Amino acid sequence: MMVSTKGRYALTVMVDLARKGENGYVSLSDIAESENLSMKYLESIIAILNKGGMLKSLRGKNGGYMLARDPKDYTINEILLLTEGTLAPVNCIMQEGVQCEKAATCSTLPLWAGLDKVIENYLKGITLEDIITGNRKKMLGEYCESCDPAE
Amino acid sequence: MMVSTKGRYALTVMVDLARKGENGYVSLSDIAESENLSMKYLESIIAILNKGGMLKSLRGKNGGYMLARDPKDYTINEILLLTEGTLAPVNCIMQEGVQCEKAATCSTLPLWAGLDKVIENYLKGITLEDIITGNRKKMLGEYCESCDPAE
DNA sequence: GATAAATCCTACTCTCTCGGTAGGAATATG
DNA sequence: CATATTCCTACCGAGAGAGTAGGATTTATC
Repeated sequence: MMVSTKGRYALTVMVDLARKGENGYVSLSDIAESENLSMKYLESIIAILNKGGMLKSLRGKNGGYMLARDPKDYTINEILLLTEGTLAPVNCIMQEGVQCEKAATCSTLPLWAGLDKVIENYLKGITLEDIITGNRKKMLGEYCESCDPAE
Repeated sequence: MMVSTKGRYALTVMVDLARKGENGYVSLSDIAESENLSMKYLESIIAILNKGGMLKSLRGKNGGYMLARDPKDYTINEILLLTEGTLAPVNCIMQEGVQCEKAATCSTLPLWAGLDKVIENYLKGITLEDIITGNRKKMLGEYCESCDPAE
């Protein structure tokens, strides 16, 4: 498993905010309750999103969080990358310019690099808006049983 | 990270066997030495491959392992699936018919399902032979800088 | 038949990350 | 001032990942 609860919950929070966000700030307790998740744990996750510039926050009474941009301007890739740190399928993928010492002669590296690219490409192609509108065709592609194959 | 050292080493072993396998059985110590990996750890990994029917083995002096089939008849997907157990990017993907209780109303599930399919599809499309022949075009696709884009 | 070289099998250990919890300080509203 | 909220730091238990250890069993060769 590549994506932990941290990344999954972060995405859930973003989706929740996108849905409720029109009416101003949404409190953490509100999100935790409607998604039925631990408020304390969500707190640590939302802090990452907030520091990463994904949200606007307001302290004090009636405070809370809201999206900093329009849902269509968030890719799933950037949300998960921020919370997970990396989405690389293996740790031998070059990270921040540092690569495995055996890279030059490793015959399996192109496979991992290719897999990494396939994942990144997919996640960059989907936005928060796609999720809240339930764009199954874009997410599931040819595997979508309820989508019209003719289109 | 989705693929642990277990899966990576397993693949390395398979590649090594594919390269040396023409001359009969290859011993574990031989593989461990040429790949510079712990023999004891490899032992536990190769046991999985062997029990999974991927290899033929011969005990005793001059014994060892060899591939059970032709390299082109192994997909990377099956090798990794056997050693890793699952390649699902999140644990909310249905496994063996058991799915998350919130599945029916979960708006992010199609995303995870789509990601899972993209990964599976990629890994099913690559064979052991592609790795030993260094088929960069197939592995890296459009991201292959040394491949001729015109082809 | 003894010996050496191999696979096979079971159990153990150490470390790190995941998934949370706890408690309180700062800040805004009414 | 009371209350509701975000913000910050520290802590903790369980389980998985990454190996280690030791020996039992099997087979080829001398």
